[in-house]
Amino acid sequence: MANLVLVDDHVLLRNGLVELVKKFGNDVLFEADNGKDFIAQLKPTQLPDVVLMDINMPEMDGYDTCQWLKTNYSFIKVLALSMYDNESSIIRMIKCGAKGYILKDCEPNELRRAIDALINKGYYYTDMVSGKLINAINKIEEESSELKNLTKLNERETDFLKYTCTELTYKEIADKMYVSPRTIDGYRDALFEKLGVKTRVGLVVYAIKNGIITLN
Amino acid sequence: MANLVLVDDHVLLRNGLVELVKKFGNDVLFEADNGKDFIAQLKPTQLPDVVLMDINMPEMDGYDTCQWLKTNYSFIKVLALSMYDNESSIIRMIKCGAKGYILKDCEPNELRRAIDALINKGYYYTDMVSGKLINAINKIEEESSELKNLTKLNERETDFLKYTCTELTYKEIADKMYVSPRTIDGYRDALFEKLGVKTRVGLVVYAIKNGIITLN
DNA sequence: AAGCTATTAACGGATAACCCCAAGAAATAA
DNA sequence: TTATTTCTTGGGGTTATCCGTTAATAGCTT
Repeated sequence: MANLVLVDDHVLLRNGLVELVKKFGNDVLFEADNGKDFIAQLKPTQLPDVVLMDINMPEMDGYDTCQWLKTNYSFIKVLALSMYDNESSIIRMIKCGAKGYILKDCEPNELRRAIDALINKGYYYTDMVSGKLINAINKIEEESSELKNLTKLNERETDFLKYTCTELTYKEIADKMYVSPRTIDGYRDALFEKLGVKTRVGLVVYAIKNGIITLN
Repeated sequence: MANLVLVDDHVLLRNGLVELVKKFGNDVLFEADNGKDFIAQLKPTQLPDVVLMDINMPEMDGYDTCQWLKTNYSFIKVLALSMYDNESSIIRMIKCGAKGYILKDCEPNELRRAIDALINKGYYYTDMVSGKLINAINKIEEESSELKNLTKLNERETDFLKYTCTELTYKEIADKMYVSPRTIDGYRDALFEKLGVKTRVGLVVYAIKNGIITLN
């Protein structure tokens, strides 16, 4: 039916998906561990119709890879595969050009439907995704804090966010990052604003949901 | 080679695993979404050799299901499948009778080796697992806070832990739980002790790693 | 050069989080 | 019954977090 590529660092799941989509009648051109690996393996002479793409991956994540595809091979359709259905991930992935977004704990039949839809209609949006989109639009209307939400965090902020998920105090984090505690106040407040949270706990939950930190 | 059962609420992964283990030459008797579903489907006339069991599941988790198997069908071997390699999960699962513990992002070959080992040797412990065990033993020697770590949290504590992962203050949590803020202090300190953490952030990270809260 | 923006940094204060000590009540074990 | 553990609540105090306001420095734009 269709030529697929699977990009996911989660090998067991990826392997399982391969078997599954083959059973649906698709061909799998190759598999990749992450975005970099994917780009390295991609041959311009044999391009896939659809790429099943994980979001949180090491080296190069789903957002960047999707963006790269949008720029270089805009006709290749990306089906985003995510653990979570949080609004900002969905919006961001769609902005990066994904044509569909499904959860990793969905039913196999939904995966099948999604792939079929991408091939035939060019997109696959569930009610869940549409709902989040409508939600986000409303937010944009009234103040657009959600746009900042999509802003990629800079390196200092990402570093800070990682420390935030530890039991270090902000003062200790300041020492580790070689800046004043006041600066840390600034990083924190900037992230509160960007991510739409109000407390350190909010930052931690955001960081985990969005794969900023690896839970190991 | 062996008769298997897969228990995991993560349908896509589970389906993939089914294909994979079949390719290894095993038979899959049935699949289940969680512990309750598993027990309901289990037929005493046709018991599996090995059960591939997820840990964090709704309704009835891997710990309880493994414990139940240990009590009722101690000859059935459990291979624990987990997202994380945190010490307390490994120890607790082994105390519940699991004969092996592998990560969900391992290579398919390791899954194969693990199943083979369970059938032939009766167990499969990687260096990672052994390492954590040795680590834990040392801790037990010197004060045994790790034992309390394995203590199952009571309902109030679990409820509290869920609220802890929100942006509510402790005072607000007290209101929601209809207890005094002092009681909340008590819950918090008890969990600090049991889980071996020192701050609210520590609680949040623990809760997420151990599937106390669902990240959705 | 004047203006803009990002980064780092500071003061002061309000609230929340953390922690020690203690004690009554209720459930459980001896 | 008595003893022990568990759950609940309190007083009082230290540290950490959160927040409004302000500003120096450096790089970039017009």
